[in-house]
Amino acid sequence: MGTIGCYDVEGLRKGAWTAEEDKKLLVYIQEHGEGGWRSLPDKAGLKRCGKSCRLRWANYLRPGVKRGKFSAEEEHKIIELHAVLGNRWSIISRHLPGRTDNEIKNIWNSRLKKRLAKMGINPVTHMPNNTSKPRSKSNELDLNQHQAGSSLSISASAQLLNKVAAKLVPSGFLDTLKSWQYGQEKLTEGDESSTNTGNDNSGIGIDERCRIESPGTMNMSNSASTQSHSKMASMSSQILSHDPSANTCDIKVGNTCNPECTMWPSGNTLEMPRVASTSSWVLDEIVTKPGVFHCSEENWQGTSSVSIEDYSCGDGSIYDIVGIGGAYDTVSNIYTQLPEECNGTIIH
DNA sequence: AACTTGCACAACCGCGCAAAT
DNA sequence: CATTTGCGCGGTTGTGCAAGT
Repeated sequence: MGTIGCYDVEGLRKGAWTAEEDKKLLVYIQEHGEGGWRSLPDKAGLKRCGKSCRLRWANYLRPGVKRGKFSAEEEHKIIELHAVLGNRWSIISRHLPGRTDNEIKNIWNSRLKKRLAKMGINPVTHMPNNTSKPRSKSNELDLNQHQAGSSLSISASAQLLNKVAAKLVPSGFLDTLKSWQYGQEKLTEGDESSTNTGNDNSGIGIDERCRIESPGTMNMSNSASTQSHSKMASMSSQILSHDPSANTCDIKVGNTCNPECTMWPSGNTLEMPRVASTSSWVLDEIVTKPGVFHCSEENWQGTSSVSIEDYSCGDGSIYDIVGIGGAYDTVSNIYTQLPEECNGTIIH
């Protein structure tokens, strides 16, 4: 499967690319466009495997690839995004125009990770090292083990999470969430705000901001777990609009339902009432079916617990959940309730 | 000057997913 | 429905260079 052994084929070059090879690849792609990587080397007259060509193009030759030193702002952004997304470099790179996932991964491993460690911050959890508190209340998995992706279920979950995260965290929207995070940090430094209405987001660090709002949602049997996986895989949400000045956004939750499915009315709009609570159950209460809900400053800030949590399923497998406020759990619940014919397609 | 160490960068590699067959 | 193929992702390794000893 895949392209195992791609680099081992006799006669194919490995290692650093020459200027001549770069030119051949560039000229070919300019003429024929990207794609067809497997056959590209032959057509372009390159003695490389297609995979190597794709990598060279994506990380080096592609127009718009920004080269050179990362700015302090970019580095800060990487740290912020890593705290939310973990080692999901491709998603992180979408928030740094011109930077490739490979480049970001490199700078993280070679510089930022060590910098955090020197500052006494665990680069995996983004928590101070002297804090023995686990990252989440249901996190029973050793984080380093998790990082290494040592079990199949975790690897699979990471894949799933990527998909979910990519859809739940569209480019640009993280800025809002990040702003909120900064706000929360400021809050803890003495800048009390009335918008923080009694929730427990008062600590510094991801752990305090990231809570599992309705763990019961994922308390499931083996078969339910499997079902949930597939449902989660098919779920999505979409930011319809985002007004940074007003700090509001409209989120569409749902999929392109089977035309025969009447449970998915189009154009269904639900106005989120102003609520003080942070919990996803609020969304659960309000959003009983897929649709669009409007998040304004108070309720969105109150619910934007951006988190990457490890959920332990009934079957012992552990998978990740990205929670943006209650949106994730809400979406998940919606999918759980949907008839089978409504699953499996993605809105766009 | 020679050697070691650390850093930055580029590329390799294996795996899993989804579309195609 | 099973298998194959193409691709993208993330972890790891290799290499060159600069700074330190």
